[in-house]
Amino acid sequence: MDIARSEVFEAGTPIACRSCRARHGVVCGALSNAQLKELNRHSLRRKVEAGSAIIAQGSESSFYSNIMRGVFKLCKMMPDGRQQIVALQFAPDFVGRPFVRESTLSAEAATDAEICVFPRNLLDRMIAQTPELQRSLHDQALNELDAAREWMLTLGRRTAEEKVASLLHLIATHAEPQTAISAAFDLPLSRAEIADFLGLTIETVSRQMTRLRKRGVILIENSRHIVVPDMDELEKISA
Amino acid sequence: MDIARSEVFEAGTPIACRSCRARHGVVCGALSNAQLKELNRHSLRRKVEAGSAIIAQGSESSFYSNIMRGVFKLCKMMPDGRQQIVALQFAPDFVGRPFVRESTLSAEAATDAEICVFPRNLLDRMIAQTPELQRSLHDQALNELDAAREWMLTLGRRTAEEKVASLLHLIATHAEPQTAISAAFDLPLSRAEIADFLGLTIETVSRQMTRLRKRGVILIENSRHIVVPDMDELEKISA
DNA sequence: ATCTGAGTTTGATCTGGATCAAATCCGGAC
DNA sequence: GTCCGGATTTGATCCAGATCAAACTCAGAT
Repeated sequence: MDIARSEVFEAGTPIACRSCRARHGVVCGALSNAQLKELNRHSLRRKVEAGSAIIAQGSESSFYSNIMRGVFKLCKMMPDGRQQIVALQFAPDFVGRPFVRESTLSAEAATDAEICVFPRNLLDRMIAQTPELQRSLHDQALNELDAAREWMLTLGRRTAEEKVASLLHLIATHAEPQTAISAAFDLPLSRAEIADFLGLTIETVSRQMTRLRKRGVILIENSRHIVVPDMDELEKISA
Repeated sequence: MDIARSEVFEAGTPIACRSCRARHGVVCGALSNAQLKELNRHSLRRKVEAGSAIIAQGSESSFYSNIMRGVFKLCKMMPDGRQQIVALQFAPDFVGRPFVRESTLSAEAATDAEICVFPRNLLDRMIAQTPELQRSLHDQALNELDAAREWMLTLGRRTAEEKVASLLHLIATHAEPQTAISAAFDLPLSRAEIADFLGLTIETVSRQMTRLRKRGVILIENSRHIVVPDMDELEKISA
C-alpha cells in the first residue's frame, strides 16, 4: 500500500476516447463539437487499479482527468507519515487543480477505476477560451469547497460515532442517489482509509461500526458491504 | 455574542463607494471602467462592528461583499450549538457563494471591519458577461479550497500544540506578510473563537498558549497581542 | 485441504484533551 | 480610585479515543 501510494500515474496502454459528451462529465458538457473533437484527439481513456496514484503530492502534474467509473481519494500526507483524506471523488468529477501545476495533495484510486485523461496545456487553453467550461469548473470548485467545509465540521466537532455515521451517510448518498429509506452499498474504503478520512484510528472505526451493527442501525454483510435499513436513523446519528 | 451571531446584516447608513479599483480586491481588478462605474453606482461601503454577521447560516443572501479592512470568520453551527469556524477571510477577499443564494454558513466580522457590498443580481450578471471576473472568482475559490483542505489536515491529524502553532502561524503570515524571522500581531479571535477554529476547548487553547510562552516560542503581551521571536520555530512546531 | 498474511475485530490499558471548578485579569462604568 | 462582569488562566478530575496486544476472518497461494 505504501508503494502504491508513491506510484505515480504513467501513460500505459491507453485507449483513444471516443466522442462521449455524456460521459466526460463536467468538461465535455461545456464544449463545442469542434472543441470536443480536438479534446478527444488528445485524450486517453485509462483503467486505474485500486491503490495507484494519478497525482502525487508535491510533484507537478501535466494532465487533468475526469472520473468515468470508480472512486478516488485525495490525500494529504505529513512528513512523519500521518495522513488525512481530504475528499472523495466520484464519477463524473473532474480531478486536478486548474491554474497550478504543483499538487499539494495526492489523488489515488480507492477502487478500480476508469478515467479520461486530458493534457493540461490543451485544457487550460480551452478553459481560457470557453466561459462555459470555466463556469462549470468554477461550479465544481465551489461545490467541493462546500463539501470540504462541511467535512471540517465533522473533523473538528463530531464524536467518533457521529463521524462514522457521517461517512456511511456520505457513501450511501453517493452510491445510491435514490436513497429514499434504505440503502445497500459497497464501501470504497478500507478501515484504515476510513480512519484517515475521519481523523480516527482503525480500532475506533471498527468499534463504532460494531456498535452501529449491534444497535441495528446497519448490517455488515462483510467488512466492505453495508446495508442501512433506515437512512433517517443514520442521518439522525450523524447529527 | 450569541445575539451578535444571529444579527444579520441590514443596510444601515451606507456610503457610496467611489471608484477604487485597487481596493475592491478580487472583483474590480477584472472589470472594465464602464462596468466598474455601474458596479460602484449600485454598491455601498459599510462599516461592520466586530461580532455582527453579514450572512446567516440557512438564510438567503442577496449581496456579495469585498473585505476592505478587518477579518471575517466563516462559521458552521450544529443544531445543538457546537460550532466550527471553517475559514478566516482577510482584505481584499471576496465574501459570498456565487450561484447559490442560500448560505450553508454564517459570515461574521471577527474584528471591526469595512466592506464593499454588491447586489447579487448585478454581480451575477457581470460574472456571466466577464470571463476575467469569472476567472478571478474561480481562482479565489480554488485557493480557498486548498486552504480548507490544508486545515482539514490540521483538524484531523494534528495535536493540540500543533493546532495552536498552526493558527498562530496562519495569523502571523496574514497579518505580517513580510514575516521573515520575527513577527508581532494582534489576534483577531478570542480564545473561544480560536477553540472553534481548531476543534478544541477554550481551556486547551489557553494551556497550549501558556506552554508555548513558557518555552519562549511566543511572548503574550496581552491575551490578544502576540510576538513571535522566531517564526521558523513556530513553523517547526506546527509540523 | 491447508497455509499464509493482510485486513479486521476485540480486549486491556493509557493518555491527551475534555469537563468541572476556581482563581485571576482587565477594561469599562461610575 | 472601586466595582463589576466577561474573558482568560490555572487546577483537579474524568473519559473518549489512542495505543498496545491478541485473536479472528477470509481470499488467494500451494
